[in-house]
Parts: sequence; structure tokens; C-alpha cells
Amino acid sequence: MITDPTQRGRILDTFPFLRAASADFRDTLLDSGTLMRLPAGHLICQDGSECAALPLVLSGIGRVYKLGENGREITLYRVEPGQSCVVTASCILSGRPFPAIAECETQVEALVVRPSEVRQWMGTSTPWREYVFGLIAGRLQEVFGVLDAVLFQRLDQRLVALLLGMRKAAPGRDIRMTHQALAAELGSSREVISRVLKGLEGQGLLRITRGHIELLDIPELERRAREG
Amino acid sequence: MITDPTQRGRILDTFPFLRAASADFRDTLLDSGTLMRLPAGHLICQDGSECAALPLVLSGIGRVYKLGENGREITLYRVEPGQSCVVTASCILSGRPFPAIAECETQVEALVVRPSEVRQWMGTSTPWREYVFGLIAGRLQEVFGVLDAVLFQRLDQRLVALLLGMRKAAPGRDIRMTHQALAAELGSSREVISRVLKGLEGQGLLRITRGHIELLDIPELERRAREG
DNA sequence: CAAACCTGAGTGACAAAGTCACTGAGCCGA
DNA sequence: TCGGCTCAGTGACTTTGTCACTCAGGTTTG
Repeated sequence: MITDPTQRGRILDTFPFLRAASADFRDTLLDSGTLMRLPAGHLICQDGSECAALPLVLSGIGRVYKLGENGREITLYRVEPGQSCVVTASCILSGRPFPAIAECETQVEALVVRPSEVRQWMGTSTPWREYVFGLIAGRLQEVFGVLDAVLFQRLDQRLVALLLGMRKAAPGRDIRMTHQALAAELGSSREVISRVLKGLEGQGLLRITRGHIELLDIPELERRAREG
Repeated sequence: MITDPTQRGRILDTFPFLRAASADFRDTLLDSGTLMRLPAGHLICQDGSECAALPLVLSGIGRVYKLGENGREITLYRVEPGQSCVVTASCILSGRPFPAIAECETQVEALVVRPSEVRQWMGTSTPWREYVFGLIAGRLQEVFGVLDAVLFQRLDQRLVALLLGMRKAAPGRDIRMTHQALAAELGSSREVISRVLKGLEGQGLLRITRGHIELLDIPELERRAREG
């Protein structure tokens, strides 16, 4: 139950679809949901387990990834404020186990709603339904994209694209990230990432120092990401 | 509009969720849907294109796959009678392009419904909604499984598992399939499949002849598929 | 019937990527 | 400043993908 008017306003701002919903539905959601603060590293859903609740993210970032027996991992997508992990939702609605791991990458504030409500609202609120379907379709597309990249794209291209993407998210030439973390994004291994980075450094496209990477020739890197 | 009572009965038998739906909804669906017969090889949806309709499969098999620039491909899942390609549905509901290719593997009979109806029924019929969500969750799980296999499993294991799965589908020791087709299932290439099969033949586990494969030591193959 | 043709399969050389077992380099606290 | 920690580099090897072929078994057709 959310009573604080400031919090209620914040929720409406973060989830614009609520503005399109009926006042009735808005109240139901705010009354039945619980505001939770989850620490970084908290596991929201484990691979193969049932999903007990659907968190609507208000702040912070969630990360959904697959983990192999050997310890290698790959990021499937991130859940940002205003979104929710809809794979969770689809698992809730169909009673299936969750096929990956969902974890808080940073501290996460979320409005947590119960499966029974998720299910019920699908029938009663069109904006809610469209919100959920929009998320599902978006995730499907992201996961299909990951599969495509893994199967059909070269690792050096994927790595360069990732680095450029991160630069866009946090402008500047410096990227603070370990080789291990880059490997976990792409589903590769640290050694391989190190080798590829070293190759790019040899070509003068970037500079590697402990814990971060400085992009030097950005136009050329952009060309590589596009053409290979 | 489906009027023939035999056809109507067949549809109800193929889609049991319709029995749980109201008579009203059943009639709406049967009145607004069109029965189509699509030849083998017909493309239902191309990569990146908009989906114009949702086909509910009555007979035959559809196959959904990803195609890389180099020509390599990988099967994501198959659509069997009683199912539908829900990725299509989610694309319809969210107006996104389809992220793969959907093709008729055999001749397919389908009840085709319009996007506007798909969308509308999500609000009006609970059985329809649960049907669609069940399909989506199932597909998500399949696609996640493919990703897992591609990233974390060895090809020989995957190939053996595929062969054993095919034997279960069509009992007998003989599997009629080209190396190219096996490669397309697994997202590999013909040469590599040939090599792996040759290795298995060298170990006396199967026998290769032009166009088909005879499984010899099935218990050992099953052990391989499990343990590696 | 035999030559031409097509599809399926095998081969060898190489490149890309993952694995394993290390070594070494920077950093921080005791 | 010593020890321990995390991060990164290296070399040898395996697995998988790619390329450019050749070859083998059928079918079609002149």
C-alpha cells in the first residue's frame, strides 16, 4: 500500500501507462503493491525457480543473464526504471520456471505486485495489458538479437559495438570495466576478451590500462562495428 | 467465416481452450477467422517485416529460424497443430517487426485471424488470454534453451541429443536427414556436422550412409547426450 | 546406354574462439 | 614492506567455423 503522495506521484511519472489507465486501476495498483528496496547483488529470480512476484522498477538497474556450468555467463538484457522483467511476468502467468537469472546490478527500488493481481489486471485494464505486451515484445527482440550476435557475428565486432554503446551511456573516452565484466556481457571468456582488446590496441584504436579502456580512434571503431 | 460443422468440430478439437471459452467467443472466432491452406516452403513471416495476421495451426508444421548473412541458420522452435507463432502475436500486439523467419515446413492448414481481433480478444476472453500467454512463455523457454545450448554445450552432445530426439519422434534406428539439415537445426555448418558424425561412426556408435544415419549403440549415445 | 548434372558428403588448410594452467602486475591493508 | 587480492597476459592445446576443393551416388536426357 503506497500512501505518501510524493511516492505516488513518482510512480505515476515512472510508469506513464498508469496515466492512461482508469483512476480505479491506478488506485488498485498503488494499494495492492509494496515498495521494496533491494540491495545490489540481490537475486530476484534464480534459474529454474518459480517467480513469486513481479517487480516494477522505479530506480536502479536489474540484469538478466544466463550462466553456464563452466562459469561463463551472458547478459540477455537489463531492466531499467519504468520497466519490469516480463519474462518473470510470463512465467507467473503460465506457472513455468524462470529460464535465466535476474539480479540487481545496482540498488533497486521496485513496486512489487503479486502474481494473482498481475493475472487479474490483464483482463481488467487495457493500458496494463498493452504495457506488459510492449515489454514482452521488446524483450523477445533483445533476446533474439543476442542469439543472432552470438551465432553470426564476430567477437571483435561485438566487443567494439559494446564499447561504443557504453561510451554513449557514459560519455567520455574512458570506459571503466574489467575484461571479465566485458566477457560476461558478451558470453565470452576473459582471456579471449584480453586477446581481442590487445589486438585492437596493437592497431592503435584504443589503450588498455588496469580496470579501464581508453578509446582513441572512435571513427575507425565505429566503422569496424558496422562493417567488420 | 467457418460454416461447415465438421470443420468447426475439428477446430474445437485442435484448440481445446475454445471449449473453456464462452459460446459467444467461439462463434466470434469461427466467424471472423479464415481457413487457409499454405504450401510447404511458404514464408509466413520474414525477418524484419510486419506481421499481417496470426495463423492458428490446424495441421502441418511451421518452423521458426534465424538466418545469418553467411547462410548459416538455426531452428528456434516448431509450431505444431493447436499452437500458433506467438512471436507473431507479440509483434502484432506491439507493432514491432518480426525478429526471425517463419516458414511452413510441411503443408499447413491454419485458421487465420486479423491483428485487430487478436488484440481485442485479449481483453474480452480469459481463455484466449491464457492460451496466448501459455504459448509465449513456452516459446521464451525454448528460445532461452537454444541460447543456452549454443553458448554452453558442445556440438557433439547437441548433435547426439538431436538424433535421439528425432528417433523418439519417428521410431526406428534409421534417421533420414542430410548433414546440411542437421546443421540448420543446430546453427552449425555441414562440414562440422560431417566431421562430428564421422567421429561418432569411428567409435562404432552409428553408421552413416548417403541421406541417412543408423543409430547403433543407443544406450551409449544417451549417456553422451547426458554427461558429455 | 552413357554423358551431363545435381545433390550430398569428405578433406585439408587455415582462422576464430574457448580452455587450462600458469605468470606477472598493480594495489591495498596489516 | 610483506602478504594477499584482483586484474591482466601468455602459450599450448581443443573445438568450431570457413573456404576451396574433390568425390560419390543418383537422375535426367541426348
